[in-house]
Amino acid sequence: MIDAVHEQWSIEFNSGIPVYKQIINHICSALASGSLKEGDRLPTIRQLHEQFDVNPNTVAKAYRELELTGIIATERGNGSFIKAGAEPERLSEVDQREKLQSFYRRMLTEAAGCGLTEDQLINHIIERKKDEPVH
Amino acid sequence: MIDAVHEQWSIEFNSGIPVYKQIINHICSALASGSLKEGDRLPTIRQLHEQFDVNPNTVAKAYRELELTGIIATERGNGSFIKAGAEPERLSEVDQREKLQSFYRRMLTEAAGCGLTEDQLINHIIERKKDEPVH
Amino acid sequence: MIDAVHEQWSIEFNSGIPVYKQIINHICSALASGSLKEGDRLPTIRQLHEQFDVNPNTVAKAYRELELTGIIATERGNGSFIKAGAEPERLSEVDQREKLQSFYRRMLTEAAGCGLTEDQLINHIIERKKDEPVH
Amino acid sequence: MIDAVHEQWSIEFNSGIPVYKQIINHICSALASGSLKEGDRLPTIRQLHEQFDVNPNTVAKAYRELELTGIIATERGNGSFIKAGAEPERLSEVDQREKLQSFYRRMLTEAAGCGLTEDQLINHIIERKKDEPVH
DNA sequence: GTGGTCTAGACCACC
DNA sequence: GTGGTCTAGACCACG
Repeated sequence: MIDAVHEQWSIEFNSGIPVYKQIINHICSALASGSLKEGDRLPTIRQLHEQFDVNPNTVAKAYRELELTGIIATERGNGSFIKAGAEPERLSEVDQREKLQSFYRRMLTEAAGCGLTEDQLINHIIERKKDEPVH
Repeated sequence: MIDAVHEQWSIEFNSGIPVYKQIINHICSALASGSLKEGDRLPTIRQLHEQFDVNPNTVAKAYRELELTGIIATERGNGSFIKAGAEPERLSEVDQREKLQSFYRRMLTEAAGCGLTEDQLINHIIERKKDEPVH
Repeated sequence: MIDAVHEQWSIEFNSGIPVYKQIINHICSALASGSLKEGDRLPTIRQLHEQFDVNPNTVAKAYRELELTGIIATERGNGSFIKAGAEPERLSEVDQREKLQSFYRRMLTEAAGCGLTEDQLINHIIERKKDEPVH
Repeated sequence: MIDAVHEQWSIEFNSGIPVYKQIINHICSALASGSLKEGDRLPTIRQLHEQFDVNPNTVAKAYRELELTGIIATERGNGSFIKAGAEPERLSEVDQREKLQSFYRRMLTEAAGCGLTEDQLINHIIERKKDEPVH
């Protein structure tokens, strides 16, 4: 069953990252990793609403943006699908580094606010990697 | 010079984390790391305003929250100070793991939204660590 | 109609007591008197803004402080509610006496500044009490 | 010793009433009650500063305003004195009622914020009156 | 110089 | 519609 792709997604309210953007991220991520491909059917708004307790309007907003950027196509009364030729965003090497930098720095700042050090962060990441080498 | 503690702080606009919360994080972090101690004077609202080009009200909001939560004490017309007995938030092992999980997951999701993989993230973090082994 | 609780509140500008603190006082008072209970919805920021001609930001500041002190909980896009377990501040006998002393002394001093005597104050209070024996 | 008039004054920081206005109030009050009369010498700025831990500038501001309104006269290097013909502010009956109303309402609101009722306030005032019938 | 309060108005996320 | 964040700018009290 194709809809299973979203079963390990997580939505964090109060994370600062808009919920609708988290949904977009998850879909783009699935696209990049290959778990979603051209023509695949996305979970319906109702499904996401029920699974993550996200307001349907918020899901709709995510899908609307994805449609505007040409990633998905919505067929009325039939659901939404990954568009033919949809490509996950490609960043230049430089932009990638910058993004990574930015993400990491943010994580550090937030962690620091809770009294967590960079070493603790790194240890956690490494251990996590060891625990789930497959997946 | 005591005021120097904030000279390496950084504020990221558009990071999703409210600016005022970033300021709070920086202060809590400094408290946890020991670079700020009981009785130390914080940078004035206007200093932070000028240094980071943040609106004074935004800084004031951060300081107000810190005061309400018992971390700092404000003396009218005289500045703000780390309160006697102010304790950096102490998390249990479990809560720490949870926080770390949450931060990391968030970073992953966002990175994925840009087409960046977990491996890229980890590589970036490791390299960064190698580049600045000290400090 | 639940929202009616705030219909007899009054805000005095130029009283020396910050407007946002007056709002907090009114809510704490309603909590203590029982006219607001766990789970009750507070008037929205915009309602108070319109009713008292107070800037929405000022109302928001009051609500924010109430949230930080654990009295109310705010649901984004949905309003603010009295938190489960919210307790009106309980003062010891001694502290009560002290507070009452302090309030009264303050009133006396101010009255005196206008040439009003303690007797005039007391008479006024007693007459007021006689006029509105109920409610 | 004339300077004794201010020995029972009290200054409340954080009461919302500006400190300099509290000083003014005390002096006007003393004038109304007769404990200060034409030609009497006021406590020096330094005295008030030391006794109440009020910044000298703040005392100076109070005296400056009193001078502007014609209540006191300052002789350089010699101190400040109640001016000949100085009269405590006289309010019309109506204004008096209004002031009293306003003071009382404020006291009620503040007390309510601490969970204190009007009855408690009234009882406190009555008891206080009984305890110190003289003075 | 310090912080505190308030206003006005903008934009955003969420219901 | 709800609250959240931020800016800009004013005025005040206090040191």
